Amino acid sequence: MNEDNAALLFQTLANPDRLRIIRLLVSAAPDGKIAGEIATGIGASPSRASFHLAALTEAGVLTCTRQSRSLRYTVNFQVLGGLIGFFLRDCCDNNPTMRACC
Amino acid sequence: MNEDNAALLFQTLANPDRLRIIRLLVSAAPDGKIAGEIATGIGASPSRASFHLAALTEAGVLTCTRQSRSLRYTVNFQVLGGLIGFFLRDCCDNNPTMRACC
DNA sequence: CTTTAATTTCAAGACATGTTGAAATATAAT
DNA sequence: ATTATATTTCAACATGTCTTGAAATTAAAG
Repeated sequence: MNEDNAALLFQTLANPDRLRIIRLLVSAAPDGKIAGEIATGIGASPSRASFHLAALTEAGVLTCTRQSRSLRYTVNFQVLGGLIGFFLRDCCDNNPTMRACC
Repeated sequence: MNEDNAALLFQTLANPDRLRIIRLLVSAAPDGKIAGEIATGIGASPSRASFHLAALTEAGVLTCTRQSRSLRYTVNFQVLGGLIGFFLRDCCDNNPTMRACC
């Protein structure tokens, strides 16, 4: 993880739909959900959900596996944890005031 | 803090120059640094640094105070901590794998 | 009051991102 | 084979972001 990776990941998270997708998949971990359920769950059209799912998957935040006709998405905690860890340690130098947040 | 606030803050952090600004100001906390030092410190032109400093300040990540001819910027740990806390708790439901990152 | 210094603001251009709905693809069922 | 289901892909459009360099602003000094 470096500044460029982290910036790209932050960019990927910088959208309300995507944060809702993450919340939904976290609550459904470790099984995840299929695309249609996710679209319904966040109140977005299939194509809009697909766009955001693709961005999150491309960034490594989600993993996608086909299950018959459906595509099942799961969240990768390691990637998200890696980003937060980088930010707290490398950008914020383990500042105590920051660490009080978690 | 809600999804929209968090998305805007992530957007604000989604840039290598801005992450370097944060790192610089964290290492200079609590005094902070003046704009010219920051521009030099991250290797950006004054106007480019000013653009990013304005974005971070607008988002509440930095505070700016005039000091004679210079503008001094300091980092607001509470805002950054609020974002990380929201993400860990509200988006990631305090997932243990996530919390292992910090 | 003129000049110097520190910084921001502005306009222009290039590029990236998100939304929409229609069409295409992939898989399964009849 | 044909049809239905799940999902993605595409094109078009609108909007937002970043960079650059020149001009404007603010404050201090001579």
